Amino acid sequence: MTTLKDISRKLSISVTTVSRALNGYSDVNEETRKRIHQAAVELNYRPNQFARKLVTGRSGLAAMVLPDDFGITTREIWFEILAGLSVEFAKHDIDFVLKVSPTDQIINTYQRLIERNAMDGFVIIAALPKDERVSLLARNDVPLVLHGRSEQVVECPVFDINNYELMLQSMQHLLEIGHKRIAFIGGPANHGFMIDRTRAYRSALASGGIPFNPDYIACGERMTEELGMVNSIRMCRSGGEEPTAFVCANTMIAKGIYSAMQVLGRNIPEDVSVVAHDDALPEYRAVDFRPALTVTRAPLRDSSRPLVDLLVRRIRGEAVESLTEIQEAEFIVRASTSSFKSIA
Amino acid sequence: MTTLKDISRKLSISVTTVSRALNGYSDVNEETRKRIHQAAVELNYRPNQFARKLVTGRSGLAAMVLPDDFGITTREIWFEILAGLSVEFAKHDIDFVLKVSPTDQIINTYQRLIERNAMDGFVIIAALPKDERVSLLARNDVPLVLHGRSEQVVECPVFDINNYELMLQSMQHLLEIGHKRIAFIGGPANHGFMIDRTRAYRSALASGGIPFNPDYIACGERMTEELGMVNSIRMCRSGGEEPTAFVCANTMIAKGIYSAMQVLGRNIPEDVSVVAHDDALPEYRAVDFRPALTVTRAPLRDSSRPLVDLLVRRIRGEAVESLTEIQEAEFIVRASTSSFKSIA
DNA sequence: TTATTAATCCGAAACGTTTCGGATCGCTTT
DNA sequence: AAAGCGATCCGAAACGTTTCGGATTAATAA
Repeated sequence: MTTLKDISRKLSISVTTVSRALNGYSDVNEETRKRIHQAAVELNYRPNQFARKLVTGRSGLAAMVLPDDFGITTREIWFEILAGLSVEFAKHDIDFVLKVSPTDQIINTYQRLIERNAMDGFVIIAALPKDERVSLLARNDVPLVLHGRSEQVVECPVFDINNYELMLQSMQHLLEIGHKRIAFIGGPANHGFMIDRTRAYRSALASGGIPFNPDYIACGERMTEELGMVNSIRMCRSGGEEPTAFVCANTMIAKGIYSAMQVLGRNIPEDVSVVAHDDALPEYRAVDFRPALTVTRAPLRDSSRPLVDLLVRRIRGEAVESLTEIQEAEFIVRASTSSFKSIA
Repeated sequence: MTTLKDISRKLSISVTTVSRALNGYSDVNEETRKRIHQAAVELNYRPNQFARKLVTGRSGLAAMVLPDDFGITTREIWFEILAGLSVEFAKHDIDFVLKVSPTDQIINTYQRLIERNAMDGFVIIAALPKDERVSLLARNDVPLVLHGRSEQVVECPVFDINNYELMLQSMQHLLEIGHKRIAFIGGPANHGFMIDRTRAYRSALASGGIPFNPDYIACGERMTEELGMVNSIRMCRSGGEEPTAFVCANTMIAKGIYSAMQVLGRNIPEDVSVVAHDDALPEYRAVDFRPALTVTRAPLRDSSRPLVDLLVRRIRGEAVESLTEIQEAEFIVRASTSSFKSIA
């Protein structure tokens, strides 16, 4: 392994100057900088992260800790997120460490990691409005980035999609084509994205002059096919007036509804319209649904880059005020929604 | 952050002795060791991994790099493996870093990681008989552990299940209950586990006096439901004699066969028997199949511990000869296999 | 008695990097 | 001629740990 000292010896230049040259300081002559750079590539020099960490306090390590029961979502989705983060961090020469912890030990795990002081930063997916992890990290002044807005007044970078707006778009579309009995099947009610979407759902109903019917809204801890299936069946069987349209928090729920409607002998979109939010997971391609699924689309993969960028900038010490990024979803009408008049 | 020096100062004992006490050296008095340990917990001491790395060369980091197209298997399974490794490494105070790399860049990624010299070791899942990753790491004397045996003569620890034996068990069971036309649907033919199982398949046929029929064996790059579905349908439709039993390399393939048989109007186990190897993934519980699936069972989760243990021992410098562990699968007969006479 | 040994302890160097606080030198200003 | 300045460079200390090579003491063996 070649060190600064090797370059220093080879060029008869002090270690200090070599270090400063490689780190882009201004007090080294342009010509010697060139020589140093060249020697560095010749000798295949790689800075020793650990020596560096010892003096700078940076480790080149970022982590995510996730519950061993997978929280709100599935293995596939976690994997999608992990993979995205791993490649994005790599672009910044940061190694991504994965910690899986028993759900009731999550906070302990964070505590230990903080004490060991080995991570430059953390990413937290699906932050809760009041999130103990967030306050713990913030209290210890550890850089973190959030996916999903948090109500807490902690200074930390945030990436999110515009949940309010995308829900509004879905609703407006359904209202425009004449639907009045619109159901919403979504995830855990305490999560920020559900709060926003529910708010949009109600506000859209209100602006359409339609009273809110609590039977038409269903929340579940896990946003799976099963959730879509059981809730849509329940709603259609409840004896009262059946919904003529469903808005789903993701495409897996929509898949469940498709199965349910088939079982019940309903046709999409003739009998019921379905629209979902689409994270663009390879396994659940909305275009491959039969009929193809109308969605608001915001690929999960697209969130990795902003998340990592934001965290890196926070680690570098940029002011946090500028570090909020909200992405708009794309609204794509396909065959799963049609005018309500067709069954009227 | 408390350091050795803090403990040293507090107890008026040299840093050297504190370090040696904490690291279990024999030349420190039992009583002072006690005092030091106590002070360490009082001050909440955590050794600085980076300082340690600097002098020992160990980093407390282990990595796995995987292809962004997920190779032979699915996201869920990769996640299952990752999660298992993460918790096992944590028990040894090792952080687990995940690298996702474009498939054609895998070797480069390893190369860079080796040069940076930041990882204590690597785990490689589904090693190929001739595996470039393995030879690269071995050549550079980087510790690694293999899941799946490799033909290469590299000195490295290996964990594997006894693929030959488990295939033999499945086959013997089917032969005993009278099956003669037994098909095998498996994974990529170049992988060690497929080579072993194919060998066992043929040897079982031979010992039953049944000629090998190449139409009854199917290999696919990805061991998914789809693979089971299309191949079982193909085999049943080929015009010749249909297989009366299927052996599957995993439960997903079996799931595909179940669907196929339903489509074709065949009943399990009356018309065809199905047996599979079961990695015990939560999503594909063999007991929940209808009818419940006969399997050779070896939970994937159970492989994390031996893998990590082996790697840790290799990192610590143990002789490699002792570091091979072969696990036997458990054979569990359920309702998906029945005597062939029932359709005779 | 003296020499050996075992049990404990410790000083100092080393790992590879960054950074503080100058040092040197040639030029420009006064 | 003295002072000041900008452009370059560098020595040495520091980060927290491990480890080599003793040092000290007391007990044991000769």
